[in-house]
Amino acid sequence: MITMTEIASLTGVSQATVSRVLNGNSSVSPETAKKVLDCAKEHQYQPNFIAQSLVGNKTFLIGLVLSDISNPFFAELAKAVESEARNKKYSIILFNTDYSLEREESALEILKRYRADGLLFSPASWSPEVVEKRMQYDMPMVSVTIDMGKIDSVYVSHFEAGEKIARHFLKMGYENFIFAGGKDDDKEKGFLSGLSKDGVNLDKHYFYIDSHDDDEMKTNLAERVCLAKNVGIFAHNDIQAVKIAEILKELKLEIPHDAALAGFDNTFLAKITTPALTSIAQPIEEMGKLAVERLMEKIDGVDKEKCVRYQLDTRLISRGSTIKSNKFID
Amino acid sequence: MITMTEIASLTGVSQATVSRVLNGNSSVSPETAKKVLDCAKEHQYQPNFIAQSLVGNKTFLIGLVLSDISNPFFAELAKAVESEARNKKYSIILFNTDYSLEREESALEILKRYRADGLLFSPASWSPEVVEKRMQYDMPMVSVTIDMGKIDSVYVSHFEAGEKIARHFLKMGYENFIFAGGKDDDKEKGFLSGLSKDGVNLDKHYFYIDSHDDDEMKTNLAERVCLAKNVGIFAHNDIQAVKIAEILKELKLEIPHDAALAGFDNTFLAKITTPALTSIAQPIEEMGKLAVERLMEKIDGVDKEKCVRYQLDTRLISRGSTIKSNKFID
DNA sequence: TTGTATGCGTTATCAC
DNA sequence: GTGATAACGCATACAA
Repeated sequence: MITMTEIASLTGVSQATVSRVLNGNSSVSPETAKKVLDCAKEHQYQPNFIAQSLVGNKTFLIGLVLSDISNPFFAELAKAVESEARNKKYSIILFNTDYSLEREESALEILKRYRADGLLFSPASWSPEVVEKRMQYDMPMVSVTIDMGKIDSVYVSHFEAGEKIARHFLKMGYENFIFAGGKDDDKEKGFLSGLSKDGVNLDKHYFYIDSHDDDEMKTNLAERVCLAKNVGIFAHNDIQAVKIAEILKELKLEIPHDAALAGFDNTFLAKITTPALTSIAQPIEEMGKLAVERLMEKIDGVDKEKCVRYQLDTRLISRGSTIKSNKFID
Repeated sequence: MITMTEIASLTGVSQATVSRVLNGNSSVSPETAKKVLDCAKEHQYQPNFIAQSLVGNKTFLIGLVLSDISNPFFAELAKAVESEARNKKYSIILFNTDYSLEREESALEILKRYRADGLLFSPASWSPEVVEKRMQYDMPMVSVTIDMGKIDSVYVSHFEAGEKIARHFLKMGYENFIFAGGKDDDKEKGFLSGLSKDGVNLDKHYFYIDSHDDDEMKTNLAERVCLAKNVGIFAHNDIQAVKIAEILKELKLEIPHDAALAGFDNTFLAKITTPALTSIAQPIEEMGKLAVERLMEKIDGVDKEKCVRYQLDTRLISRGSTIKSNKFID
């Protein structure tokens, strides 16, 4: 890997001149320019970003810290982010946290060491303490998928999504309800709110299943779905929904006849299952693009003090998994 | 972000001493050590990897250049690679090429500029010219998923996979065959070889569909499947297979009755479709891990001149999409 | 237009 | 045990 200094000695000019030629900002005589350019091309000169970063205090690196890249939702998000970042001449350092706060923090530390210009992340936690901690983290950052309140965020309302599913279930005539997910999920809160508004007696007709334990999930599902008929199950994401669909199949329970099922994210998974899965669509590409754009702004110091929060719209995509009569299946 | 020099002036020692304390290799007096350590902790000192890279000629960055992160196969591969790299103290710069050679080369150029220590990639092309070009690219690298011959590779035999599907189709009694994929795919060659071995008249009973054009694919499928009965379709990956399944559904053709369908990769997609999809499983995690390990070796100069090629085993996972009698569905 | 000199934050090689 | 000092590859202010 040839350096400017080497090109300088090869062409008999100073390193400063080489720098000027290669960056093309300052003025140089056509002859020396040509000489230098030729030499650079001949030896396939590649600027050293590391050295440039050191002097320029800018790495053109942004961290992308995601909960689970193997989840198609995040994979598609990563794709959108990579594409948009590339357009803006930034490169991406990728971290997968497996929803672990510890791994998230380790990733942030590493990014700090690399002096990344910014951070895009799907937070593992958004408790007040964590938000406070992240705000101490001195780096432009944008939360994707979750509203972190005092931190710039691009997200959809999970609460609203929960309400939408609740309304849909009620409209379809379901009378018992299950939410399968984590405990601090706004989707559950919205789901409950939606059910309550309609006067559903939650104590009797609602059941929460912690989705972290597969065995427990199976037991609970078997019990609940067999016990109460006319059940609508809301899973916190499509992957979870697909898992539940498998369990129901094992239990010889039919969707939507024995239990309706709805997911979240509207990944392509939702389209390919049988019956197709009702889900809440997030505008993934738009989220990725907006998040990168806002991050670039922050990096460039635009409205640096402001905390910009974009809440994007979700759409209920109803499919066969919640619609009993075949004629309504899209 | 505090620097060593700043800590030095704060504690009244030289920057060199701060470096010694923080790296803990050379000997320093306990008192100065404590002084420096306290100061570093108080100001949350974070070593500057960029500066370290510049002097050390090592970035601990490796490029991960993938064809399509939104494909669950690559997403899972990325997950495995990230995890393994993290264990080894390396971080990952991610690029998505969308199967474009141009984008691949642009990614490689950028990685060169960042002075990445190594490269892991799923090649967009493995023609002799491209292989030759990559060999000029002066950076430790390992090809994943594809055998690049003169370049270190971790892969499965696509040829063999094609043969396996052919044998499976023949065993199941199919008599007409379609391959849907790209033109330079060893899977097709293996598929043809497998069919030929059994004496299938390829001119009459084999048809190739270019999977790049969705419309053309639909037309061809409609024509071929309706024309010839007892058809076995082999798609170059699960995503493609799922697309074909959708098309067949639109055409009111039933799987496997009107046409059998097999995919490749055995991603979780294969399990969740109805009927479940017969596919060829690649050991994704092992591939990712092995690739990282070999790359680390190359970076460390172990068998640097050697070209190590790991061919891993595939497994045929037969499911309902190719098995007509229900009792055989797993 | 061009060259010299300095600094970015480290590590490492010297001396003392 | 500790402090100068020189690199690493580059950008840039200052001179010439």
